[in-house]
Amino acid sequence: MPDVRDGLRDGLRSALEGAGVDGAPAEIAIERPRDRSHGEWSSNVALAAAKAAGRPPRELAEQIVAHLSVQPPPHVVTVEAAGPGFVNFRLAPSWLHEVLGAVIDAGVDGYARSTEGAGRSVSVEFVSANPTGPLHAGHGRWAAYGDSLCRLLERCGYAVCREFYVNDRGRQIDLFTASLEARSRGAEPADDGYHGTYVAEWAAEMPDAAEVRRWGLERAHRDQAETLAAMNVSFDLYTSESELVARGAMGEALHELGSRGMVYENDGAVWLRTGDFGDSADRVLVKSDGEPTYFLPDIAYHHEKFSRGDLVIDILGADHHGYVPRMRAALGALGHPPDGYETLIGQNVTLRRGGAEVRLSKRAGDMVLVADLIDEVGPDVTRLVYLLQSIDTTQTIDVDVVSAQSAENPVYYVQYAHARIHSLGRMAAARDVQRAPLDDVDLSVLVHERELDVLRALASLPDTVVAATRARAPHQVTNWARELAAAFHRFWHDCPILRDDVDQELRQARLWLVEGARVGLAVALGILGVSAPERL
RNA sequence: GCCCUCGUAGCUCAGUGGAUAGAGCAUCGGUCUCCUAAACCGUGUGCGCAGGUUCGAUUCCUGCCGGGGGCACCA
Repeated sequence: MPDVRDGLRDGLRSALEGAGVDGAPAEIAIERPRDRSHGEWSSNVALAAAKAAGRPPRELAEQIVAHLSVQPPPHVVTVEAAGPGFVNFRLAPSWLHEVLGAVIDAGVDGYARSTEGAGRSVSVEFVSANPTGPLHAGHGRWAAYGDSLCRLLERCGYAVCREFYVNDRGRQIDLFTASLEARSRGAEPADDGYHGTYVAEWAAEMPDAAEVRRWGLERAHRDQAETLAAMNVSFDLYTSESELVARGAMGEALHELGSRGMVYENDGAVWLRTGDFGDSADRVLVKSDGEPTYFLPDIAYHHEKFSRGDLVIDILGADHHGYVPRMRAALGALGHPPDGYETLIGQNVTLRRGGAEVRLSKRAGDMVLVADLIDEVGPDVTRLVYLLQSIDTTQTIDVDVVSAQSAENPVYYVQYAHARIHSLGRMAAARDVQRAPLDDVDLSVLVHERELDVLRALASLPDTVVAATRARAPHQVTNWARELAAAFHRFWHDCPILRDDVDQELRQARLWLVEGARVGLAVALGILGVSAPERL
């Protein structure tokens, strides 16, 4: 894929040589200046290399400019030194026409794809909700975030395994089973049981002959899987904790930890020396009553995950972050390298409805389900709303705003751009306007600022995808989609395409620009897992 | 007390080791005989506070203040 920066970099490198600078930095940074009046691209090499060159940055920048001006890199119109020592490049629009060609050539499958993860595998665990009830609005955030992160990783060449851990044994399951059974008898669950209305509903569905525990687990799993499917999220692997224990994986992990001298007994319990590996204290693996804690099978599970990924990622809610040091310690005790395990901690989600916060509590029963949100606003809006913000921020979803068919709702802005593109296609078909082959179309007529802004946005998508992947930040793709939509709406407003007074050449070029925008938007929405409507 | 995280415009949030920090909403005012006005155009005294590193810090480091979360032989 052609990148205009390669030419700029080559030019800067030889200009540095020409200026007699030996210690040129290996990586020459070329960025888009915030202020458009500074040109299309800018480099800080003069600032970075000033020390090695032994002269003031501004002076070095001017020398670089003098050399570059003799034989400018491709597309470059002017080079100038500016500010404290930046080298600014002004480019002819041809560089953007080249971008459009590349977008069209690569298409939705190929554009903004990276090979930086090629040959690497990664296991990503997310959601992993207990099989004791439906997914609440908090789970929805991890579903949307985790799946879109996986899509980003895949677009960058990683082989991804989406994992869901089913914690289907232990005390919570006992309580859930007992609650279900109580409801089926028409009784109230115990105080520490599950009181959600869904428990009663499920109990009413349950056949008399059903084995309550198994039936309940399956019912919860089915409910969760349906919600996830509605959100366009699917997992490659569900791992059942009880099966993991049954097939001996837990015992093997315990044995391995023991053989490494990491385990000891105290007060009748079996402890792991996590304190020696950065945790604040040692942790219990097997309780004094002989029952393993949640921790031990989870260690076995994580141990296994390294066979599926060079990199193992856990996506956790902030309420579980305290768990990270002990897992990290346990994996260290098993000999796994520290940088092979990555935890992404997301802040909580709250919902607001009618101006008041809705509390999320599974046992109290007063909660907002992802399924409810999907019913109210649809799966695409639900998913996009989750991906509007960084997971570092506590998110408050105002259901009234998100469900409103109004301009306050940020989702429609992007959807409308998509709908307009398809609307154009329908109108073109109605008027029997065909798009000529790209090779026969002269893109150089695209010189309107509105046109160029759309192309600039398209040009930035590959960088956005790589940056969002590295930062584990799918919301950056959402921001890009909003930017592209903004550029597209402005273009649409100012640049007619099918109107009779539009020149044929220009119309053809604009049709291809619209196609480029469609490709870019499709790539972004694909990463976000959102399907935009073809009409609103 | 210790750990994690956040603090940017009236509100909800982006953003970056660089040059004059952005968007949406809200406010006020414009734009449909014109490919859908769910759109476009105009309207802004803001990086919690104090140090440090740096040629350059809103960004990195330390401390403080404030919000949220976590510190089990629960999961």
